[in-house]
This record gives sequence, C-alpha cells and structure tokens, in this order.
Amino acid sequence: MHCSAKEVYQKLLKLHGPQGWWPLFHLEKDGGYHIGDYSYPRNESEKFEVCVGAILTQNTTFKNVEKCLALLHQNGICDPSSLLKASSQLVIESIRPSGYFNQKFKKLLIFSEFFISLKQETPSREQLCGLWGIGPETADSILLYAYEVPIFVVDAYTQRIFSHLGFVQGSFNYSRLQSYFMDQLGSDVELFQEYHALIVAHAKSFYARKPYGASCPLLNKY
DNA sequence: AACCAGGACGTGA
DNA sequence: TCACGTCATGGT
Repeated sequence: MHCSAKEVYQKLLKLHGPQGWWPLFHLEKDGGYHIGDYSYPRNESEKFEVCVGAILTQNTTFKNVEKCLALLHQNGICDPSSLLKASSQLVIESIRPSGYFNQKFKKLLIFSEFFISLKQETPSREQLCGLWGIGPETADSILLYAYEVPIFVVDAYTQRIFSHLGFVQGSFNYSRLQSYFMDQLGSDVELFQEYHALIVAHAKSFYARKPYGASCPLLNKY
C-alpha cells in the first residue's frame, strides 16, 4: 500500500520547495525561475520563449538550453518572425549547445510558422502533436507552461520515480500515467506546473544515477 | 570512459 | 503497439 498522488506532492513540496517553473530568460532574479509566482508567461514573447525552451530541452539539460536562449537573444532571433528570417547558419550556431542542432533547427522553423499562424490563440494538443518534432511531452509542456492549460506532463523521470513508489504496474504508457494523475488531482494548472517541476527536482536528487532511488526519502518513510 | 540529460522520429517486427 | 537505432553537445 502506498500514499496518494496528492500526498506525494505534499512531500515533494516539503522536501524541495516551490520550483518557479517555467524559467524565463529575461527575469534576472533567481536565474529566471519565478518561485511562488504563477503569473507567467505574461505576453506572446514569453510564451514563445517557453515553447522554444520546451523544444530545445528535449533529451538535454536545461542548463544547455539556457546557453542557447542567451545566444538567441544576443543574436536578436528570439521571436518567430526574426527566427524565420535569420540565416540558418546563425540559428544553428545559436542552438548548437543543446545538441541535435539539425533536428532542432527544423523543429524551431516549423513551430515558428505554426506559432505565427495561431494569432494569439491557444493551440490544441492535437495540433501540437501534429507538428513534426512535437511529441506528447513537449506538447503538454507547451500547453501547461506557455498556455496554462491544465494538463499533466509525464516524462521519463515521472515513470522512473512512480514505478519505484509502486504506482505503475506493467509497462509504461504515457497516456495511462497521465490520466492517472489527472483523475487523482483534478484540474489545477498551478498544481500541475509545480508537480512536474518537483518531480524533475526530486529525480535529479535521488533518481539520476543507478541504483535509482537508493536514498529516496519517499521509499522508507510513510 | 561510459553514462545521462526536463524526447521524437523512422523503421521493422 | 513495442523495441531499437539515430540524432549531438556537455557535464559527471
């Protein structure tokens, strides 16, 4: 027997504190993390930055992405139209530190066209997943952190942690795990934003290296 | 020096 | 559906 998804959240929050996701490059304080302030993003520019970050951070540390965001700003190509007009050389050199630069270059161009076509509207999950380069997790990250749509983000860490906690029987399935959390937690944007960030923080602390969860405080305490 | 990072896509069973 | 190779830089 294990505790509920909500109880795990409370424990994670006590352990790590509020995380202030999604970080925004131009916020000087706390490296862009706006801890305890859920009023972001506040404009189209900030939304686009979250989307770009979500694409660039695929299978890469956000630390590397921050280097890219700095270069994109420095090179004046941190908005969709500038990004589309810029030379491929300049864009690729700006996103190189996040790896997979050929693929991510193509992803950014496709997404920029799409972002412009939205005209300030909120995209659907189907629209996002239909774009080449946007899979389930990136789509959900964009919806939750850029557009404040109440959807739970599942990632490799989520599966790793909750399988160790005994929440996941059988094989990992994105939509199954996602609907589990959304059924248990109800519809709460701020909760979802904080929860996913806490999962990442917790995974970095206790599930980064094998044996996973060796000293995880959630395992032996109850 | 192998391993992992805030994944997604293409391919072949 | 599901497993596997590929994409690439940077830190441990």
